[in-house]
Amino acid sequence: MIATTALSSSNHSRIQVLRVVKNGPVYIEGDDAMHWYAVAEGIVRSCRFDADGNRQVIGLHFAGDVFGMDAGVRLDTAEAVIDAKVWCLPHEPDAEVTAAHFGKALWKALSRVRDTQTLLGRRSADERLGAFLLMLMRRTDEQEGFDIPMNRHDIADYLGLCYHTVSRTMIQLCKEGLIEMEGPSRCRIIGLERLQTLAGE
Amino acid sequence: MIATTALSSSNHSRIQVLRVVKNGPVYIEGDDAMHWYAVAEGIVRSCRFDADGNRQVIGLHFAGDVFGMDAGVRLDTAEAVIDAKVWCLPHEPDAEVTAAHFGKALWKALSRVRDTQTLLGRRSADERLGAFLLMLMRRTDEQEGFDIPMNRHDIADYLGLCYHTVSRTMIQLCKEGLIEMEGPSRCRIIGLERLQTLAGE
DNA sequence: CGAACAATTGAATCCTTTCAAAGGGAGTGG
DNA sequence: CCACTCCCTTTGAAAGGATTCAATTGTTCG
Repeated sequence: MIATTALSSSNHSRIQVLRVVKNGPVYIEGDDAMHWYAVAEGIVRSCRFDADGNRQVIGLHFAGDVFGMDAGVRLDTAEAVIDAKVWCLPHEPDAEVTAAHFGKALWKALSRVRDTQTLLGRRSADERLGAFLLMLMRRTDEQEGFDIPMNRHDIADYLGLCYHTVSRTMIQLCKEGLIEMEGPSRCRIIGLERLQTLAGE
Repeated sequence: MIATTALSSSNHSRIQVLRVVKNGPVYIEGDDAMHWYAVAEGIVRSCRFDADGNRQVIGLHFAGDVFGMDAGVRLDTAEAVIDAKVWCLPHEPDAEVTAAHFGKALWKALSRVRDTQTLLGRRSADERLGAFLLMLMRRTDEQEGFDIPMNRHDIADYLGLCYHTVSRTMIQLCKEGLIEMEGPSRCRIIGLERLQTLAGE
């Protein structure tokens, strides 16, 4: 169950490539923040654990996304949702060159986090799930349906729900003709406009 | 009810000072993003409105906080929670110098937004309110209690609750001896440790 | 096949929201 | 100074929705 992570250096100076198996850690809360990261392939989640051991997924990072922009100590844990390849970006916390280099990445990350927040504020389960599925569809830009590359538990922890509710709501969306499922992880959006309305777009 | 905003230039080049009365707008969703802002005095909220007209406060900005880091078009609306003074920071979206200058501000904003997110993910009303009060206490760093500088409605929209629940939960925290209230807006934390436990710290 | 994990389903409980109404304080005008 | 209004807060009761607990079904993989 522990992930094996293979490290290999690329031809770019100081940029390393890290391969992380499904559910394996990229870094762990409390670690020294040696690098920032960018997703090359796969999906990475950032999460925190509260006193009761409940996990909260505070971010999902897809190919192209930069994550782990901590200074000093890691405030969250990053794990691969599916097998992933990430770039390790060296950074000197106070160097202006770093800020210049990553300013845009920071800005993008900020935008994404704010969108995530919109998912969580006084919204019902179907609204959250609708917005989530739309986001997934767009991130994977497949036309003929798309895979949901994580289990119900992951989705629940991301949307602030319990996984039973995710399951029930998913089925409800099917019954209402908004989506179609082929197995638990293959999804196709039927009623795009209605789903967008539901998600508040 | 419309805010009057007085503009005056400071002795710093290109930095302007904006005064905004309580509930007055700093900028509005859809505006061109001409500046970034920093709070000099007072409190500013960033919010979005969904199709039903429900407001969601996605951020509270206190003295020293930078906000409004949009590029292009405003994706949210910023309003003064109480009378506020803000600095208008010019920025050129793609200039590296800007990124270097504001990289740290972006990073701080990112940290704050992630903390806000932690408030919202599958947490009960008392946990959210507990964390909120602790945050307020720290931001105002008064020892002998502190003012809650916004009404129940603002708090509710920030915590993703309805204002009735905020009211009820506040009273419940009093009954449990975690806090003391003098009127609706003056608060003192009695059981700091228990409140921290409740808030998941 | 058995084991472990993931997803679904059912029933009961708990919490928050919703709807409705009553207090309470600040400010205005007579 | 009092009556009145407005807004914010509190309170009550009912309804709705998500969670919790418990159990079943389905899948994957040794």
